[in-house]
Amino acid sequence: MSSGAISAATVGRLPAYLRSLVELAAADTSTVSSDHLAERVGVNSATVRRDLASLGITGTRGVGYDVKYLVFEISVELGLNQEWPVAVVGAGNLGRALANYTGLAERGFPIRLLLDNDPAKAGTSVSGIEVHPVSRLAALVRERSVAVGVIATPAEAAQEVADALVAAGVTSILNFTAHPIAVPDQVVVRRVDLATELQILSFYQQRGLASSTGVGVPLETS
Amino acid sequence: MSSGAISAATVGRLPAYLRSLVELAAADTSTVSSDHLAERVGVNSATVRRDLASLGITGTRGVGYDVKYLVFEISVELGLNQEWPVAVVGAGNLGRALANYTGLAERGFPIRLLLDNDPAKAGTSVSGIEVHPVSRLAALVRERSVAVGVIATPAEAAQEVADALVAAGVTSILNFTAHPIAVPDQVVVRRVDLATELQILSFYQQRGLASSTGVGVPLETS
DNA sequence: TAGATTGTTAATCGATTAACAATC
DNA sequence: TAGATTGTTAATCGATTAACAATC
Repeated sequence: MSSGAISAATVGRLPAYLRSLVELAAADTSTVSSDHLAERVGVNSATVRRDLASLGITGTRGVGYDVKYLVFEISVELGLNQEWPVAVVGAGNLGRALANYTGLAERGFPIRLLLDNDPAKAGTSVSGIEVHPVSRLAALVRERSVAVGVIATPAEAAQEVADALVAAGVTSILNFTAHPIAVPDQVVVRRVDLATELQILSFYQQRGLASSTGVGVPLETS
Repeated sequence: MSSGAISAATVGRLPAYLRSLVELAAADTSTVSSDHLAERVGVNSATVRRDLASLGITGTRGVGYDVKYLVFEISVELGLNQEWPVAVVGAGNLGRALANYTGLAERGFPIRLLLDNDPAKAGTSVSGIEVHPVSRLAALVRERSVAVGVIATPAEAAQEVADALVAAGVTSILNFTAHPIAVPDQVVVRRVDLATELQILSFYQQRGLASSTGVGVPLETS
C-alpha cells in the first residue's frame, strides 16, 4: 500500500511508463534516467520523478532508476500479477466481439461470465463462453469471483446493469455505453466511449484545426 | 468559428451536454438553467456558463438557456450536421467488429474504406465493405474523401499506419492500439485504449480502493 | 574529484468554483 | 417590483515544471 497519495493523473500515466520500461528491459537496458523515460513517454522529467516518488520508488542520484525494479514495482501497483475475472453484460455485437477477443485474457482479464437479457440467447455460447440470463447475475458473479463488470448493453440499460453489478458486489466497472452511470463512492468506473471520441475528433475537423489539406472536407448530409 | 478560445476540457464536455440537452428537448423542456444542466451532467454551474460562453452561446438572465438553440449550436460545433467518411486500417477482429457496427454510420461516421496488409484478405468483404491492400491507402483516401482514419492494427504497426494516413492527408486519427503515435501538430489523435483502461481499473482493485466487499478478490496467476 | 541525476521546494500555469453585480 | 439566473471577476485548487541542493 506504501504512501497512499497517488493522483488520478499519476495512475493514468503508469500504463505508459510500464510499456516503455518493458521495451527498455527487452533491450537489456539496466538503468534509466527520469529524463530519458520522460522523453520516451512524452512528459516532463520532474513529473516522472514525482510519479515514482508517490509510488514509494526511489532511484540513485547520479545513476537513475533500475529498469527491472521499476517494471516489477509498477506491475505490482497495476495488479498485473493477478487475474481479475470479468463479467460481460450484453451479448450483442460488442459483447460478442469482446468474448472473441483474446487480448483480454492475455492481459489478466479472463471473461468468466457472459450475460444477456434476451431469453433466446441464453444457453448459446460465444468462443466457448456460455450466455446466461441477466436474472442470474448476482449468483454467478459471486460463484465465479468476478472482479470487473463490463457494460456492453444499449445505453438505456446502462444504469440498471450498473446497479445490478454493484448490488452483486462488483467494485470495478468498464462502461462501453455513451450513458454515464452513477455508482457509490467505493466503486470505480471507467468509460470507453467511441461516440464521444468521434464527436471530439469531429469538433476539431469542424473547426478546421485539423485540416487545410483539402481532404477531410465534410460532405453535407441529406 | 466564433470566439476561438475553447479548452480541451470544454470540448470533452460538449458531448455530455448535448446528450443531456437532447433528452430535455425530447421531454419538451424549452429552457434550462446552467444549474439544472450542471446537475444533470455532474459539473459545476459556473463551468457550464463558462463553457457555453466560450462557444459564444448566451442565455437570458432570470430565465436560462434555450434548449433547442443549445442543441443546434452544440451540434454545429461538434460537426454533427456533416458526414465524416472513415477509413479503418486493419481488418482483424477489431476492424471487422467496427465494420459490422452500425453505430458509426448512424453517428455520421460511415466507413468508406477498409484496409489490411494481408494479401489473402484483399478482395474479401465485411458487411458489404470491400477490403483493400494497404498499398492503395493514399489513392483511396483521396478518392473517397476520407476525413478520419481508424487504426485497428496490431500495436507494432500503429506508427507506420499513422504516418501513411498523415501522408495521405488525413488530419483526424482514432488509435485503438496501446501504442501512442507521433503526428504533426495539425493532426488530432484520440486513443481508445482498452488495455490502459483495464490497467487503471486493476490499479484501484489492487489498492483495495474498490473493494472490501469480499468479491473481487484477486486470484493468483500460475 | 567531476559529472550526472535524484528528490523536493517554490514558482507557474490552467482550470474550477464561489460570489455577486447586472439584468431579465 | 421581487425572484431567478446570467456573465464575469477574483479566489482557490491541483497539477506541472523550473530550479537547485544533496549525493551517488
